[in-house]
Amino acid sequence: MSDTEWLDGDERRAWRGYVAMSEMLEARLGQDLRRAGLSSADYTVLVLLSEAPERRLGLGELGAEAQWSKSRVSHQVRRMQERGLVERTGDADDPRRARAVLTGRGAEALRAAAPLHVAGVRRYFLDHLTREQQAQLVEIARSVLPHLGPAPLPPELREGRGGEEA
Amino acid sequence: MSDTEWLDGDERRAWRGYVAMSEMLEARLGQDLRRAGLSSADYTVLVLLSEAPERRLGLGELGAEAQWSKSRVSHQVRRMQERGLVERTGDADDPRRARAVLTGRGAEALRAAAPLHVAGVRRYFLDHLTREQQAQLVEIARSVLPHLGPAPLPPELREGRGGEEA
DNA sequence: ATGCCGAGGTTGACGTGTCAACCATGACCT
DNA sequence: AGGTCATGGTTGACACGTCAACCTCGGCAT
Repeated sequence: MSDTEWLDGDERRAWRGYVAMSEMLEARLGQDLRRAGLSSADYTVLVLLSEAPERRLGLGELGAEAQWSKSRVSHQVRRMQERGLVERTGDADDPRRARAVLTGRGAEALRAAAPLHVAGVRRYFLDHLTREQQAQLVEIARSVLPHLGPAPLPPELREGRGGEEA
Repeated sequence: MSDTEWLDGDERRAWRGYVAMSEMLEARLGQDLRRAGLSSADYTVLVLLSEAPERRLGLGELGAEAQWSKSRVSHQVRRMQERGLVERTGDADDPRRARAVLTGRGAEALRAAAPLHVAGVRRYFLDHLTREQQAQLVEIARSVLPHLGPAPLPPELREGRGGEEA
């Protein structure tokens, strides 16, 4: 708990290094996806839907998993619907609730983009880290995430193991 | 160098953890800045200009330091100019070149926002990491950045020390 | 039944970023 | 001089995300 108003040398290195890395990573991966015709947000939605039971999710749940505002979810789903990547259906029980369903076209787009995206994640990132560094990163995320909001830890990071090698 | 098409358990944990953390961090810090009347991009430009000799920078150099496209730089500087945060001057030598100069209003905005932003960086991030984890992060950034583009490492990360404690 | 409130979503306006096309100037060659 | 090319920047159209205002319906108290 440093008390200065500015970052000292070590903190500064850590912070600027992290920022430079994360901005570049996002830029590269976003580029690749865009070339495949999808935005990062599109990709996220497609993945979440494809992992959901019946490939369908209420807009609320979608927003909760992605940590998005309801407005963002609404716009995103509308745009994807206009492109035929998802469909919308009402909920039988509660007419207020809306749900998004993965379409064939959406599933296809995901199948096409996923291997490229995964390759990018490796090529730009994971391939350059040792297993130990990957474990350190998990610990870092676990340390930081609880202080970033009401969101529960993503399933991958929940409880159990500390940081150990493969 | 794994050869599968998908991420295995450890890789997946590392990647999803990292993504969750970086998205939340950006969201929180962006929120705070926006409440102070600045976007993250505004803040970046103000910092770069304030650190530059004579508080002035050619648009090209600005773009190089921030790793932005020239189009992005152009739009960004125009908008900041319209709000009085920067001014533009031509270059005496080469009429093609344009330069941005920090205005009084810009310097003021930065003075007002910086402590809040720094506090956020600590509160959301650095305070929850040990010095050792900060050092690990620096090493990770140094491992990854060279593979993300033509950009030279930011000055903070250049050569010399490995990862050691404070 | 009436009235209020909260949950779930939508909408419109606006700021930001990307891409592609474009313009102007300097440098170099012949 | 004239042509070609690279450099540095601008512009317009469009996709994305935020905010604030709004709408609709269900639940509940009185």
